[in-house]
Amino acid sequence: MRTKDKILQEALHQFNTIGTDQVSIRSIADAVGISAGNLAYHFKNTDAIIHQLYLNLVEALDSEVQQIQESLVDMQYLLEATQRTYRALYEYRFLMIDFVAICRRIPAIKTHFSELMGMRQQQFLLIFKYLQSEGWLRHDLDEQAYAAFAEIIIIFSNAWLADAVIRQQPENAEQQVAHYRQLFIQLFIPYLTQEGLQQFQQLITD
Amino acid sequence: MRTKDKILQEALHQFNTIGTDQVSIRSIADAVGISAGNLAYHFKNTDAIIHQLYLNLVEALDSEVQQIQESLVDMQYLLEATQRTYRALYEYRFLMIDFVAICRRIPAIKTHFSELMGMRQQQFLLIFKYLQSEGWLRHDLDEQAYAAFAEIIIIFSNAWLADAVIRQQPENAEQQVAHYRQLFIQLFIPYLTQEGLQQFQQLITD
DNA sequence: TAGTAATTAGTACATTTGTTCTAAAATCAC
DNA sequence: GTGATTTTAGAACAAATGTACTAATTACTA
Repeated sequence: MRTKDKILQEALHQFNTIGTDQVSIRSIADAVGISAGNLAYHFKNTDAIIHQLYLNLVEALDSEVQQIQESLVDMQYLLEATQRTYRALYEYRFLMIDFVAICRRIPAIKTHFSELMGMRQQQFLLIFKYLQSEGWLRHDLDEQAYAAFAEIIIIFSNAWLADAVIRQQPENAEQQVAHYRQLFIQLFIPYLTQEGLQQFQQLITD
Repeated sequence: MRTKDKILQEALHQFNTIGTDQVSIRSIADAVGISAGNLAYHFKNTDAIIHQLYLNLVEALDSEVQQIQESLVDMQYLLEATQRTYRALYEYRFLMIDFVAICRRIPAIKTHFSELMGMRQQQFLLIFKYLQSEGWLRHDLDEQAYAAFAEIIIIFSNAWLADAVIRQQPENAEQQVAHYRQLFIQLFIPYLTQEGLQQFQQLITD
């Protein structure tokens, strides 16, 4: 494995474990078994490492996002995409957990993420429209309600990782992801029609 | 104003503005106009200040919590209590925004908050039961669904302040609080019965 | 193989931070 | 007013961190 990748791997591990503010180029260099000077050759500072890891996450998420844009998704795809997205978020969980501090340190991340969330919100609105046209989402709620719902979904999706640290006992990754994916599903339940509910429950039991 | 209060006031301001990790006893002392040695006399370190501010927030929230425990609340009280609670959270927003980092630094806060959230979850379940008995909340969703809903409410309530920093343009406090209180209300909408919806809309338009 | 570029280790320096200590000054109790 | 207590300023110290620089080593290329 290239030194650069070793650094990224160890940095990701330390960020996830002890938090961004406790990690220094020396702590990473020591763990990898290289000198701090060498690390500085690859990454000028920890901010550069964080930025690279952020780009890695975005790349992982982008593949999902593009598929959604290209074709209108059914509910099954939505659930599967959420599973994959949440796993990726978990892998890079320090980014969501320390996000405000990171945005303060690296404004480029804030700008990019802000735009990304704007796009996702629009995507969810399209998905809602499609699910409504199929008769799976309720028609008795107005557009404003669904706009708010999209916002709520985004807030939840950005927040569950921090919640896991604060409120949950430490469990393994799969359990954590499964728990919050279940809550994500629960967000949709009260918006579903009878027909949508049946479709949903069939998918979940699979 | 006592020096101790001046310190707390300035510390709160700096924490909210630039984040916990950028604040030192010296930055606070300089702003207050006292020596670092004097500040250390009142608070051993920044963690001690954070802990005190956390206790202040908890005290502000406790008055709400106790009222809920003593008497079963109606929907109007729920909305008003949310308004007051969200304002208090906004005042001490750095606590929610940097919560994971703070919990790592001060384990006592994590323990206390974890218990507090457990209590709040139980309270919401009681409130749901009451609202159901009044015919305002839907009966066609099972207990598990409402347990998940309570969890979602808590996650949202802890997350909106970070979301405001990340996604929103900087606005004034009242606008921010109003926006997220609106989203809080939207969380309830799809769970309401026809009757509950009418009650709700009447309250909101007031 | 010779030479060039990439990689690595090690060192040094300025800055910041928490922490501790001392002594002066202010306040309070009697 | 006097003595004790509280409050304050200031200095000093160790530890950690980002940063920059040098020289040695390795890898690559022609």
